[in-house]
Amino acid sequence: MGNLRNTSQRRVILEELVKLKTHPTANELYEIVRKRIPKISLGTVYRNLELLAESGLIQKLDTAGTQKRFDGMVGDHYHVRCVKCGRVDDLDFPFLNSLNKSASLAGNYKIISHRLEFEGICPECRSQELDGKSYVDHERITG
Amino acid sequence: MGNLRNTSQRRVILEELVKLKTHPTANELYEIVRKRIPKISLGTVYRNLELLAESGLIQKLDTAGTQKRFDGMVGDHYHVRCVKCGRVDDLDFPFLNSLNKSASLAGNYKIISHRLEFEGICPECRSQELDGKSYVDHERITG
DNA sequence: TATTAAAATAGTAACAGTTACTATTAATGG
DNA sequence: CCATTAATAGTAACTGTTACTATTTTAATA
Ligand SMILES: [Mn+2]
Ligand SMILES: [Mn+2]
Ligand SMILES: [Zn+2]
Ligand SMILES: [Zn+2]
Repeated sequence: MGNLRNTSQRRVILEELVKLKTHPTANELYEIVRKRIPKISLGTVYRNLELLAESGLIQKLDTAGTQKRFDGMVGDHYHVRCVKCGRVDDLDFPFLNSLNKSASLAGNYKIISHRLEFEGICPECRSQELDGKSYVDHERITG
Repeated sequence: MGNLRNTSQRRVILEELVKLKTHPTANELYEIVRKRIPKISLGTVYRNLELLAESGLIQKLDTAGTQKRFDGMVGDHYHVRCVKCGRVDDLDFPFLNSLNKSASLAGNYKIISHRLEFEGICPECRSQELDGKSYVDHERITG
Protein backbone atom coordinates (compact mmCIF):
# COMPACT_ATOMS: atom_id res chain seq x y z
CA MET A 1 0.00 0.00 0.00
CA GLY A 2 1.09 3.50 0.74
CA ASN A 3 4.63 3.54 2.01
CA LEU A 4 3.48 4.77 5.41
CA ARG A 5 5.39 3.41 8.37
CA ASN A 6 3.45 1.87 11.18
CA THR A 7 3.95 4.29 14.03
CA SER A 8 1.98 4.14 17.25
CA GLN A 9 0.90 7.74 16.76
CA ARG A 10 -0.54 7.03 13.33
CA ARG A 11 -2.19 3.83 14.49
CA VAL A 12 -3.90 5.47 17.46
CA ILE A 13 -5.03 8.48 15.45
CA LEU A 14 -6.71 6.18 12.95
CA GLU A 15 -8.14 3.90 15.65
CA GLU A 16 -9.71 6.75 17.58
CA LEU A 17 -11.10 8.43 14.49
CA VAL A 18 -12.88 5.38 13.12
CA LYS A 19 -14.41 4.80 16.56
CA LEU A 20 -16.13 8.16 16.48
CA LYS A 21 -19.48 8.88 14.89
CA THR A 22 -18.82 12.58 15.27
CA HIS A 23 -16.63 14.32 12.74
CA PRO A 24 -13.89 15.79 14.87
CA THR A 25 -11.59 18.66 14.05
CA ALA A 26 -7.86 18.02 14.19
CA ASN A 27 -7.74 19.62 17.61
CA GLU A 28 -10.65 17.59 18.99
CA LEU A 29 -8.98 14.40 17.85
CA TYR A 30 -5.69 15.61 19.30
CA GLU A 31 -7.33 15.92 22.73
CA ILE A 32 -8.70 12.40 22.45
CA VAL A 33 -5.45 10.84 21.26
CA ARG A 34 -3.55 12.66 23.99
CA LYS A 35 -5.25 10.47 26.56
CA ARG A 36 -3.37 7.50 25.08
CA ILE A 37 -0.20 9.26 23.93
CA PRO A 38 0.21 12.26 26.21
CA LYS A 39 3.33 13.55 24.46
CA ILE A 40 1.95 13.51 20.94
CA SER A 41 2.15 16.84 19.19
CA LEU A 42 -0.66 18.63 17.42
CA GLY A 43 1.46 18.84 14.29
CA THR A 44 1.69 15.06 14.21
CA VAL A 45 -2.09 14.82 14.29
CA TYR A 46 -2.43 17.30 11.45
CA ARG A 47 0.24 15.62 9.35
CA ASN A 48 -1.17 12.14 9.81
CA LEU A 49 -4.75 13.15 9.14
CA GLU A 50 -3.52 14.64 5.90
CA LEU A 51 -1.54 11.51 4.99
CA LEU A 52 -4.35 9.15 5.97
CA ALA A 53 -6.78 11.14 3.85
CA GLU A 54 -4.38 11.08 0.90
CA SER A 55 -4.06 7.33 1.14
CA GLY A 56 -7.83 6.96 1.29
CA LEU A 57 -8.08 5.48 4.76
CA ILE A 58 -10.09 8.40 6.07
CA GLN A 59 -11.95 11.33 4.61
CA LYS A 60 -11.25 15.01 4.98
CA LEU A 61 -14.42 17.06 5.19
CA ASP A 62 -13.94 20.60 4.02
CA THR A 63 -17.20 21.71 5.52
CA ALA A 64 -18.19 25.20 4.61
CA GLY A 65 -16.73 28.14 6.40
CA THR A 66 -15.44 26.36 9.44
CA GLN A 67 -12.36 24.38 10.22
CA LYS A 68 -11.60 21.04 8.65
CA ARG A 69 -13.21 17.93 10.04
CA PHE A 70 -12.27 14.31 9.59
CA ASP A 71 -14.35 11.24 8.98
CA GLY A 72 -13.44 7.60 9.51
CA MET A 73 -16.15 6.50 7.11
CA VAL A 74 -14.81 6.60 3.58
CA GLY A 75 -17.85 5.73 1.45
CA ASP A 76 -19.81 8.46 -0.31
CA HIS A 77 -22.35 10.02 2.00
CA TYR A 78 -23.75 13.41 2.84
CA HIS A 79 -23.62 15.47 6.00
CA VAL A 80 -25.74 17.89 7.93
CA ARG A 81 -24.22 20.59 10.08
CA CYS A 82 -25.89 22.24 13.03
CA VAL A 83 -25.80 26.00 12.64
CA LYS A 84 -26.04 26.45 16.41
CA CYS A 85 -23.35 24.16 17.79
CA GLY A 86 -21.37 23.22 14.68
CA ARG A 87 -21.73 19.50 15.07
CA VAL A 88 -21.74 17.42 11.91
CA ASP A 89 -23.76 14.24 11.46
CA ASP A 90 -24.16 11.67 8.73
CA LEU A 91 -27.34 11.56 6.73
CA ASP A 92 -28.98 8.38 5.56
CA PHE A 93 -29.55 9.83 2.15
CA PRO A 94 -29.09 8.13 -1.24
CA PHE A 95 -26.02 9.30 -3.11
CA LEU A 96 -26.98 11.30 -6.19
CA ASN A 97 -24.76 9.85 -8.88
CA SER A 98 -26.50 11.65 -11.69
CA LEU A 99 -25.67 15.13 -10.41
CA ASN A 100 -22.19 15.27 -11.87
CA LYS A 101 -23.44 14.44 -15.32
CA SER A 102 -26.10 17.12 -15.11
CA ALA A 103 -23.59 19.68 -13.90
CA SER A 104 -21.28 18.88 -16.80
CA LEU A 105 -24.04 19.95 -19.14
CA ALA A 106 -24.80 23.08 -17.11
CA GLY A 107 -21.32 24.57 -17.57
CA ASN A 108 -18.04 24.03 -19.34
CA TYR A 109 -16.09 22.54 -16.48
CA LYS A 110 -14.92 18.97 -16.40
CA ILE A 111 -16.80 17.87 -13.30
CA ILE A 112 -14.97 15.64 -10.87
CA SER A 113 -17.23 15.45 -7.86
CA HIS A 114 -19.81 17.23 -5.82
CA ARG A 115 -20.40 18.06 -2.20
CA LEU A 116 -23.89 18.30 -0.82
CA GLU A 117 -24.12 19.63 2.68
CA PHE A 118 -27.23 20.44 4.65
CA GLU A 119 -27.58 23.03 7.34
CA GLY A 120 -30.01 22.65 10.14
CA ILE A 121 -30.54 22.46 13.86
CA CYS A 122 -29.64 19.29 15.68
CA PRO A 123 -32.06 17.62 18.11
CA GLU A 124 -30.17 18.90 21.16
CA CYS A 125 -30.10 22.50 20.01
CA ARG A 126 -33.66 22.18 18.81
CA SER A 127 -34.93 21.18 22.23
CA GLN A 128 -33.01 24.05 23.81
CA GLU A 129 -34.61 26.35 21.28
CA LEU A 130 -38.07 25.10 22.22
CA ASP A 131 -37.26 25.49 25.92
CA GLY A 132 -36.29 29.08 25.21
CA LYS A 133 -39.49 29.73 23.32
CA SER A 134 -41.74 28.38 26.03
CA TYR A 135 -39.79 30.36 28.61
CA VAL A 136 -40.34 33.53 26.60
CA ASP A 137 -44.02 32.68 26.23
CA HIS A 138 -44.26 32.13 29.96
CA GLU A 139 -42.61 35.49 30.58
CA ARG A 140 -44.96 37.22 28.22
CA ILE A 141 -48.03 35.59 29.69
CA THR A 142 -47.15 36.07 33.31
CA GLY A 143 -45.56 39.48 32.69
CA MET B 1 -34.31 49.04 5.92
CA GLY B 2 -31.16 48.03 7.67
CA ASN B 3 -29.80 50.95 9.63
CA LEU B 4 -26.67 51.03 7.53
CA ARG B 5 -25.28 54.46 6.75
CA ASN B 6 -24.53 55.29 3.19
CA THR B 7 -20.78 55.59 3.15
CA SER B 8 -18.73 55.85 -0.01
CA GLN B 9 -16.72 52.82 1.06
CA ARG B 10 -19.79 50.66 1.46
CA ARG B 11 -21.31 51.92 -1.77
CA VAL B 12 -18.19 51.21 -3.83
CA ILE B 13 -17.68 47.79 -2.29
CA LEU B 14 -21.21 46.81 -3.27
CA GLU B 15 -20.95 48.41 -6.71
CA GLU B 16 -17.76 46.62 -7.58
CA LEU B 17 -18.93 43.27 -6.26
CA VAL B 18 -22.18 43.19 -8.24
CA LYS B 19 -20.24 44.08 -11.37
CA LEU B 20 -18.13 40.97 -11.12
CA LYS B 21 -19.05 37.56 -12.44
CA THR B 22 -16.20 36.06 -10.50
CA HIS B 23 -16.63 35.37 -6.82
CA PRO B 24 -13.84 37.35 -5.24
CA THR B 25 -12.26 36.88 -1.85
CA ALA B 26 -12.26 39.83 0.53
CA ASN B 27 -8.70 40.57 -0.45
CA GLU B 28 -9.35 40.42 -4.18
CA LEU B 29 -12.22 42.85 -3.81
CA TYR B 30 -10.05 45.05 -1.60
CA GLU B 31 -7.52 45.35 -4.43
CA ILE B 32 -10.27 46.31 -6.85
CA VAL B 33 -11.90 48.85 -4.55
CA ARG B 34 -8.52 50.35 -3.76
CA LYS B 35 -8.33 51.66 -7.31
CA ARG B 36 -11.27 53.93 -6.50
CA ILE B 37 -10.61 54.53 -2.79
CA PRO B 38 -6.87 54.16 -2.34
CA LYS B 39 -6.94 54.72 1.41
CA ILE B 40 -9.63 52.17 2.20
CA SER B 41 -8.58 49.58 4.73
CA LEU B 42 -8.88 45.84 4.39
CA GLY B 43 -10.79 45.70 7.66
CA THR B 44 -13.44 47.97 6.20
CA VAL B 45 -13.89 45.62 3.28
CA TYR B 46 -14.27 42.63 5.58
CA ARG B 47 -16.68 44.42 7.87
CA ASN B 48 -18.86 45.67 5.07
CA LEU B 49 -18.98 42.38 3.24
CA GLU B 50 -20.18 40.84 6.47
CA LEU B 51 -22.81 43.53 7.00
CA LEU B 52 -23.99 43.46 3.40
CA ALA B 53 -24.36 39.70 3.59
CA GLU B 54 -26.31 39.96 6.84
CA SER B 55 -28.67 42.46 5.28
CA GLY B 56 -29.16 40.18 2.28
CA LEU B 57 -27.70 42.50 -0.35
CA ILE B 58 -24.92 40.06 -1.19
CA GLN B 59 -24.13 36.45 -0.52
CA LYS B 60 -21.28 34.98 1.43
CA LEU B 61 -19.99 31.76 -0.11
CA ASP B 62 -18.38 29.51 2.43
CA THR B 63 -16.82 27.37 -0.22
CA ALA B 64 -15.19 24.25 1.05
CA GLY B 65 -11.76 24.38 2.56
CA THR B 66 -10.65 27.69 1.13
CA GLN B 67 -11.19 31.28 2.09
CA LYS B 68 -14.53 32.97 1.97
CA ARG B 69 -15.80 34.32 -1.31
CA PHE B 70 -18.52 36.82 -1.98
CA ASP B 71 -21.26 36.92 -4.57
CA GLY B 72 -23.29 39.87 -5.79
CA MET B 73 -26.01 37.56 -7.07
CA VAL B 74 -28.37 36.78 -4.23
CA GLY B 75 -30.78 34.27 -5.79
CA ASP B 76 -30.37 30.56 -5.10
CA HIS B 77 -27.86 29.00 -7.45
CA TYR B 78 -25.06 26.48 -7.36
CA HIS B 79 -21.35 26.84 -7.95
CA VAL B 80 -18.47 24.90 -9.38
CA ARG B 81 -14.94 25.34 -8.14
CA CYS B 82 -11.81 24.62 -10.13
CA VAL B 83 -9.53 22.34 -8.15
CA LYS B 84 -6.50 23.62 -10.05
CA CYS B 85 -6.83 27.41 -9.83
CA GLY B 86 -9.56 27.85 -7.22
CA ARG B 87 -11.84 29.96 -9.37
CA VAL B 88 -15.55 29.69 -8.70
CA ASP B 89 -18.22 29.95 -11.38
CA ASP B 90 -21.99 29.92 -11.44
CA LEU B 91 -23.80 26.91 -12.81
CA ASP B 92 -26.95 27.10 -14.86
CA PHE B 93 -28.49 24.32 -12.90
CA PRO B 94 -32.07 24.04 -11.60
CA PHE B 95 -32.38 24.60 -7.87
CA LEU B 96 -33.34 21.39 -6.10
CA ASN B 97 -36.10 22.50 -3.76
CA SER B 98 -37.08 18.99 -2.79
CA LEU B 99 -33.71 18.16 -1.25
CA ASN B 100 -34.40 19.77 2.10
CA LYS B 101 -37.59 17.84 2.55
CA SER B 102 -35.83 14.57 1.73
CA ALA B 103 -33.00 15.37 4.12
CA SER B 104 -35.47 16.08 6.91
CA LEU B 105 -36.69 12.53 6.59
CA ALA B 106 -33.16 11.14 6.43
CA GLY B 107 -32.19 12.42 9.88
CA ASN B 108 -33.55 14.16 12.91
CA TYR B 109 -32.32 17.65 12.20
CA LYS B 110 -34.59 20.53 11.39
CA ILE B 111 -33.21 21.29 7.93
CA ILE B 112 -32.79 24.94 7.02
CA SER B 113 -30.91 24.88 3.75
CA HIS B 114 -28.44 23.01 1.64
CA ARG B 115 -25.30 23.78 -0.25
CA LEU B 116 -24.41 21.91 -3.40
CA GLU B 117 -20.98 22.59 -4.73
CA PHE B 118 -19.27 20.92 -7.65
CA GLU B 119 -15.58 20.43 -8.09
CA GLY B 120 -14.01 20.26 -11.47
CA ILE B 121 -11.47 21.71 -13.85
CA CYS B 122 -12.20 24.99 -15.55
CA PRO B 123 -11.78 25.44 -19.32
CA GLU B 124 -8.52 27.36 -18.91
CA CYS B 125 -6.90 24.79 -16.64
CA ARG B 126 -8.30 22.02 -18.77
CA SER B 127 -6.61 23.32 -21.90
CA GLN B 128 -3.33 23.67 -20.01
CA GLU B 129 -3.75 20.11 -18.86
CA LEU B 130 -4.21 18.91 -22.44
CA ASP B 131 -1.16 20.92 -23.55
CA GLY B 132 0.85 19.17 -20.87
CA LYS B 133 -0.38 15.78 -21.98
CA SER B 134 0.45 16.29 -25.62
CA TYR B 135 3.87 17.61 -24.64
CA VAL B 136 4.51 14.49 -22.60
CA ASP B 137 3.31 12.33 -25.46
CA HIS B 138 5.58 14.17 -27.85
CA GLU B 139 8.49 13.66 -25.48
CA ARG B 140 7.75 9.98 -25.21
CA ILE B 141 7.43 9.51 -28.94
CA THR B 142 10.45 11.51 -29.95
CA GLY B 143 12.54 10.84 -26.81
C1' DT C 1 21.23 -9.14 15.73
C1' DA C 2 23.66 -4.97 14.32
C1' DT C 3 23.90 -1.41 10.82
C1' DT C 4 22.04 2.00 8.21
C1' DA C 5 19.02 5.15 5.48
C1' DA C 6 14.86 7.16 5.38
C1' DA C 7 10.66 8.51 7.54
C1' DA C 8 8.39 10.33 11.44
C1' DT C 9 8.32 12.75 15.60
C1' DA C 10 8.02 16.65 19.30
C1' DG C 11 8.48 21.17 19.87
C1' DT C 12 8.32 25.45 18.10
C1' DA C 13 8.19 29.19 14.78
C1' DA C 14 5.92 31.11 10.97
C1' DC C 15 2.06 31.91 8.21
C1' DA C 16 -2.63 33.31 6.21
C1' DG C 17 -7.02 34.75 6.76
C1' DT C 18 -9.83 37.05 9.64
C1' DT C 19 -11.47 39.65 13.63
C1' DA C 20 -10.90 43.01 17.43
C1' DC C 21 -9.42 47.30 19.17
C1' DT C 22 -8.98 52.42 19.31
C1' DA C 23 -8.52 57.09 18.28
C1' DT C 24 -10.34 59.87 14.61
C1' DT C 25 -13.65 61.03 10.99
C1' DA C 26 -18.07 61.49 8.88
C1' DA C 27 -23.12 60.58 8.22
C1' DT C 28 -27.58 61.45 9.84
C1' DG C 29 -31.54 63.60 12.29
C1' DG C 30 -33.08 67.43 14.79
C1' DC D 1 -25.15 74.03 12.52
C1' DC D 2 -24.80 70.72 16.31
C1' DA D 3 -24.90 66.43 18.77
C1' DT D 4 -25.03 61.76 18.43
C1' DT D 5 -23.32 57.74 17.09
C1' DA D 6 -21.96 54.69 13.27
C1' DA D 7 -18.06 53.93 10.42
C1' DT D 8 -13.37 54.35 9.29
C1' DA D 9 -8.07 53.70 8.91
C1' DG D 10 -4.49 51.68 10.92
C1' DT D 11 -2.83 48.26 13.57
C1' DA D 12 -2.67 44.52 16.88
C1' DA D 13 -4.31 40.17 18.12
C1' DC D 14 -6.20 35.79 17.25
C1' DT D 15 -7.04 31.05 15.16
C1' DG D 16 -6.33 27.28 12.45
C1' DT D 17 -2.85 25.37 9.92
C1' DT D 18 1.70 24.51 7.87
C1' DA D 19 6.79 24.65 7.89
C1' DC D 20 11.07 23.93 10.04
C1' DT D 21 14.67 21.27 12.59
C1' DA D 22 17.15 18.51 15.64
C1' DT D 23 16.25 14.02 17.46
C1' DT D 24 14.07 9.53 17.55
C1' DT D 25 12.08 5.51 15.47
C1' DT D 26 11.03 2.33 11.87
C1' DA D 27 12.09 -1.14 8.68
C1' DA D 28 15.10 -3.03 5.30
C1' DT D 29 19.44 -5.36 4.82
C1' DA D 30 23.77 -7.60 5.98
MN1 LIG E 1 -19.56 11.14 7.79
MN1 LIG F 1 -22.62 32.90 -7.84
ZN1 LIG G 1 -26.60 21.69 17.60
ZN1 LIG H 1 -8.92 26.53 -13.21
